[in-house]
Amino acid sequence: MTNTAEISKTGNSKAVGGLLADELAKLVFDGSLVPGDTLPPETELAATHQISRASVRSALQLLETLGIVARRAGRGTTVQEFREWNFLDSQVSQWIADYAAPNLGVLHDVFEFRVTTEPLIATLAAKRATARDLLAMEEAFNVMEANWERRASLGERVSFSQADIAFHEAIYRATHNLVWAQIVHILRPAILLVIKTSNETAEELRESLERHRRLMEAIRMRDSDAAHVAATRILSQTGYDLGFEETPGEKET
Amino acid sequence: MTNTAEISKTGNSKAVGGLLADELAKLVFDGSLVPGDTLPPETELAATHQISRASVRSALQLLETLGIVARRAGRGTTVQEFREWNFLDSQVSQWIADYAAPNLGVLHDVFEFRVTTEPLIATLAAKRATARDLLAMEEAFNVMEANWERRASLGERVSFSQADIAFHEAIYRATHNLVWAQIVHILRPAILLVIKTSNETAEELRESLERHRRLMEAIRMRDSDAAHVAATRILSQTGYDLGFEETPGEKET
DNA sequence: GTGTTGCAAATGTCAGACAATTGGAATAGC
DNA sequence: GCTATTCCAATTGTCTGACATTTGCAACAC
Repeated sequence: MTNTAEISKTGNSKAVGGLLADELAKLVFDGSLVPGDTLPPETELAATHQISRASVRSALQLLETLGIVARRAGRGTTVQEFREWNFLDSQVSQWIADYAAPNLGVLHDVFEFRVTTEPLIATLAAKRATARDLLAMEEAFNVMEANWERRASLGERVSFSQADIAFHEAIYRATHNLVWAQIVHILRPAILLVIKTSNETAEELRESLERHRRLMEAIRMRDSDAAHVAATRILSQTGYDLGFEETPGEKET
Repeated sequence: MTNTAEISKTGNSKAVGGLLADELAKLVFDGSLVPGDTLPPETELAATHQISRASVRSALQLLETLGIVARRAGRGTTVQEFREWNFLDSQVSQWIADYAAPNLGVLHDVFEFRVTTEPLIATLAAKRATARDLLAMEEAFNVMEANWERRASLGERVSFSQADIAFHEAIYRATHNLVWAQIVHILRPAILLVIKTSNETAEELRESLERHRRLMEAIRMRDSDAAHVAATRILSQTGYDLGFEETPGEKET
């Protein structure tokens, strides 16, 4: 009894089934289980975890829906190949950030995705941003500004990063396109990982703040070209901080 | 090996639970159930469909994982707001294509997404495409070519469209970026809908074929700029066929 | 009028049994 | 000896029935 929820870090689903799903996901994402491996039978999982088989099946069905495992009657439950993982899902994205953090090329691929798309996102946003969108951007920017001065401790940089991603999220949403809105929502944990890593290694956040301000102003002024340039510069610096690009801001005017 | 289940494209999950999930999804996606509506209780669904409550719960859990419904003990199962739908999932994308076909701005938003991204995808592909990637593109192109001449019947255009999307899918995969590969996999049904609609209204498929050939050649020659131009022209024509753009191919050489 | 209690409805969990599927082992046929 | 068939154990899929927990609301006490 007194089985209080001392865990619940990712704390996703309801309760019993969700905890087991989290535990199994951790095993998969940290590499303890690799594609092709077979999980213990449902009856065994139920016995070892002191829960009913129905709850076990609930957890396994979640993992199956997300493409992480495959179940076949008579065969058992096996871990799927990486390409089958439906990792464009917020839950999966969260698990990756939590358990597979600086692993594989995920960090690189997400960053490359941003480099490719965000300048165009900014262009679209400049054409379509409503007053409400500008407000969301400004609020995020203000939080970034407020957390810049207290930049000494690393903990404060987390607040800065939280506001940072809220800023970028507002830009994605300003496109008023369902696909972009969904993508930023789904990739949020992964993007947050990118931003946090970048901001933790960055020597100076003031310049980052200034670049974000320029992007915000460009969108406000409906200057598509300026927005494109500003977004490109932000990503260029991020790439430098991450070690993906050589020159931080070669075309800095 | 790579060939998965050929049948039951829409019929997703195993059996009983999957059928009910499909049926409920249809009600939601065709508008019979709108966000905020409450579904019948599990016991009632079990009774009316002559299946066990366990199977009903299986179906409902799938819909819940996909963000389409929310379940709360004591309150029931309610349809979620549209923005909560995890429609960047192949199953949801399929349901949209099947049941919500020419509805909402989904068609427009997916097309806009392609217009924005595919030129850049083509640029990346031109830089990174391997021999295997080129092979996949060529095979798809050959099928398109084979189905062009027999363009009289509408049924043949379906084969053309199938090959069309396989062609674009190969380009996305040629970026060798996990995010892009996932996105094209997920959006496949929606993109297929866009392509089919476009190809059915297009007067002439021969020109479309020629534009695709140019894109393929540009990628083969690692000519990023030419690939960008070729992709832009394909999408421009598609937009015209869909009625989203005025001028089909003003810079047609 | 306000706060509390109790109840009905619905989902969450449990337990046990049987059905369906799968892969391999044992067996029969040649 | 080799192949084809049959049988069987393991595992997931489904069914049934029961109880636990949560929720919203109505009845009630003050």
